[in-house]
Amino acid sequence: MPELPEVETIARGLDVQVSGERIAAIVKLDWERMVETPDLPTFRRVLPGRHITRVGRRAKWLLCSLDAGWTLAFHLRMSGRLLVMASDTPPDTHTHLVLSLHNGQSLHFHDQRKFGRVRLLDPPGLAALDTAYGPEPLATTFRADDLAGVLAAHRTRLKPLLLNQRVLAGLGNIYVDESLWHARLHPLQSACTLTHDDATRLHTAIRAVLERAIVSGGSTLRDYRDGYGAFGRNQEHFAVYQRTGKPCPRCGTPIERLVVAQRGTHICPTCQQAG
DNA sequence: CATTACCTGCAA
DNA sequence: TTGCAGGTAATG
Repeated sequence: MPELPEVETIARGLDVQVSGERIAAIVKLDWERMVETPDLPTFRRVLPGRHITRVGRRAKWLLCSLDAGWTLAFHLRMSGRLLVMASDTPPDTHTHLVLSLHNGQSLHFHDQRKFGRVRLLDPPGLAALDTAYGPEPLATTFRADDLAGVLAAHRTRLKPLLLNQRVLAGLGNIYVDESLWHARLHPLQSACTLTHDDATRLHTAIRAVLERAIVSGGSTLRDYRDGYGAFGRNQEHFAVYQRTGKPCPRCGTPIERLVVAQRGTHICPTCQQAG
């Protein structure tokens, strides 16, 4: 589910709600496979008593910085949610990890499909996570020339390339489709065949699409909620995603659905010609 | 590059 | 009942 804008929205909300608070206890952990690292005894021993200093994001990872150099990292995969609840709120069946805080609230990790993962990282672990991902598309240091360089270096088709987190961090199925429509590029076009003008348009499109999605609180198709439990509103801005058969907002041609890299893919066949 | 696996629930 | 879903890692 959550792509960059959704994780960013959750991180901002959690930063307001839990920064400066202290973890009291692990109140519930009923799906131990979600703890990827470290081993479970260490995970259970280290967390209680830790201060949360800030909440941020890298790629699609939500990062809770703790004291003593630790970082609690969550990946929400398809259906994960992170919610701040009053501590007397009983966790439901899909809530697999609950951390109680000393302020009377709790952090609930809710995940219907159980694909989500948690890591407790030391500084080298955090550094390794960071280097595993490509540049942040919204960083001011990420320029159109940088994207042009990435595209020129790959013969892959555009869509799978943009979904590759090692190439560019944070895009998923929704925002790749939306960005390609805005840039008028076809998902099957080979990346290295783009002109510099194509790359510039794609750079602009990716950033505009992501920024608007953050302003709109992310996109809720079904599962996504922010850290307060609120729905996103960005789905109202979709041009192509899940709009098969509906008119292209630019030219009126019915949106088509195809499958690219095993993912449902939405295009306007008039605006997005395979170049 | 494609397929499978990980899970659950919902709509067709 | 089947297929599909916002993600990703592990296989041929």
